[in-house]
Amino acid sequence: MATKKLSDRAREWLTRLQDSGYRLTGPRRAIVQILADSEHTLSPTQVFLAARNTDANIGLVTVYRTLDKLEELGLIQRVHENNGCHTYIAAPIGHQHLLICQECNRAEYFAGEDLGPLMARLGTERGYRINDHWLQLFGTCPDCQAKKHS
Amino acid sequence: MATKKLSDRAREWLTRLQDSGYRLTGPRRAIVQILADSEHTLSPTQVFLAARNTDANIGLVTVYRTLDKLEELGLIQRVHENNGCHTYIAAPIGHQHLLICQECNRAEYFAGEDLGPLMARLGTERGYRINDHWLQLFGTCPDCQAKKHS
DNA sequence: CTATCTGCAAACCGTTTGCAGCGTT
DNA sequence: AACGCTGCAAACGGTTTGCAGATAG
Repeated sequence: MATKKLSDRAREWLTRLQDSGYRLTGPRRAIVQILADSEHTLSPTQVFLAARNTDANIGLVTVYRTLDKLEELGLIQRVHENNGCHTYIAAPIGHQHLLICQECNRAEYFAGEDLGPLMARLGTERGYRINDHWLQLFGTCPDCQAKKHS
Repeated sequence: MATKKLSDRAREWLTRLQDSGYRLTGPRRAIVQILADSEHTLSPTQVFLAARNTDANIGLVTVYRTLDKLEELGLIQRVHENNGCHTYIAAPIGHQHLLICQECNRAEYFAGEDLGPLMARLGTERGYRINDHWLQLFGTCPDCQAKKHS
């Protein structure tokens, strides 16, 4: 197994896993490293394929199980794609929204507009108690715009 | 087959189907009526079960194929659920956002806050060209709040 | 040493496709 | 009468579960 230097975020996630009573294993290290350092949203299969580069006989099932744990600990976040499938990306610090490139799936967080007033208004107007909201912007990132003009 | 009075919206959808070169059949009438008159988001299976009440031997496959056509014509809209599945609801007039009850799946549209300034700001700050956005609010509708106190 | 974790295989569930017969136009 | 539509059955792809062996703690 290739021993590669871990990023700070990856190390932090591993600590969190361990502190939560989970064991640190080769496959988990590989999966954590991939997701902690990715700027792109990744599907379970993409994580699996990337992990195979580190650990040639990792199983897809292990990827699913590890994703569940990381999501449960709030370290990664599910991203919903237009086609109904979903992918994952490192969770933001605090409440932020996603800006996603439709060409390459690069994803960045941005500090949300304050949706408080909107939620308060709707709450009173329609009598809803609002628990959560979900804002995603879709576009083309600078790199992919450049690529299109080549 | 139970002959039931069609709502205005259902009738309009059927006309749109016919004008687009599709045939009007029993199963399609049933499916259109269910979706056109529903205040809740419905999964393909829910539509299927509801349609069976009208037409005892409708097939799930027909539901999928009809949903595709209605979506293609812009009459219904896909709604993404937290668990990765998706449901459908009548499409809004113009651009609006969804307010969804997490208890009963009732869904209402509301006129969106103007997200133009936010999109413009992000476009310049990060160099993205923004094509689309997606805002959904989740909460508890008045009826379900009342039910919880019983 | 023990309980957790792993990978494989098989089950599972929502969705799609192939096909022969039916029904709208 | 012709072609689109239907329902069935079977294929399909992503995800989950059962299990025996491997391994972290």
